[in-house]
Amino acid sequence: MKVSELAKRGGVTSETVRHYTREQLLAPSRHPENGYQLFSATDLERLHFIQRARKLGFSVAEIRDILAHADQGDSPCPLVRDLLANRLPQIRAQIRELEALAQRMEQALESWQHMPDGTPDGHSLCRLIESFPEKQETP
Amino acid sequence: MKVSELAKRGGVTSETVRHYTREQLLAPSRHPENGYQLFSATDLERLHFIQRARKLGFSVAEIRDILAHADQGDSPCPLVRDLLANRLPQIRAQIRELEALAQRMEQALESWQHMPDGTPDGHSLCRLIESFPEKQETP
DNA sequence: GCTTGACCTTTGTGTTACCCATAGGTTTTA
DNA sequence: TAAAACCTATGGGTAACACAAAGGTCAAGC
Repeated sequence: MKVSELAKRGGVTSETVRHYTREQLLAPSRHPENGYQLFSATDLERLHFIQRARKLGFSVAEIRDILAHADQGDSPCPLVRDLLANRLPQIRAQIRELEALAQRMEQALESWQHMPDGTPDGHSLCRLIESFPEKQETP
Repeated sequence: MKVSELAKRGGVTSETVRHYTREQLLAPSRHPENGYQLFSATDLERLHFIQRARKLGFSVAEIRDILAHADQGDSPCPLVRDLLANRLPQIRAQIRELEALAQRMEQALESWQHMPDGTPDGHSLCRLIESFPEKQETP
């Protein structure tokens, strides 16, 4: 199948398929006459794999490594486990940051109802923002 | 004060200060003799404001707009409120995605303990990843 | 047979919020 | 006075694509 068909079946854009190909995650053959990229059913499975791995938080470069291991006949699972274990605390930290952020935003929207818009007086730009704590504890 | 002093007081790198200056969030004067950028106490307040706004999830471009409003004597608060209201649901969605991600990662790490690493058999690359649901509901 | 539209190719640029390297001028300090 | 520490401007890099341009290919209808 050609680029756009693989893309459609994989639920991504053609550009994404081309990107993965450029990044060596996919290695299509070429139609000998017109030079079109030809993808197999295995490539579709590979694309599905990539999608899942992306959703698990792996970078394209990491997935390239994983696939390279698998292509050489090595089990990539220990590699995957390490990457997963490294990434997890980062995700957790990111969630905590975003939750704090959302809380601050909600406080902002709520307190805005009790504050006049006003015009900047030289000391405040927007009290909505200025009234929030600047420093955050991240111990 | 010069770049590095403002940076130190604001808790950012000199590069970040230069970046904000390039992006017109700061407008230092120039030392007439050596061309060094000179920042005032107001610029430090401005930098603090920028930091808070960044933590609230505003982009540099948005902050530039907010500051431009304030510099013209307009209250930026209504603008800020709109930006905030637009961003909040996105943040919430991002949190949900990350939480789902973290859950999948934890499931992966746990179930890995019960699965052999194995070698890829042509049908599976890494069961750790392949055993996860591909599609996700986002209604 | 030919045009039209849909598809393919490669190449290069843009996005975000900075970081880093380079080359060269200036200021501070020992 | 010479080195260390700072400043300047410029240009390039990052991640994961999106998009546009210029041109080749292919299927369909007239």
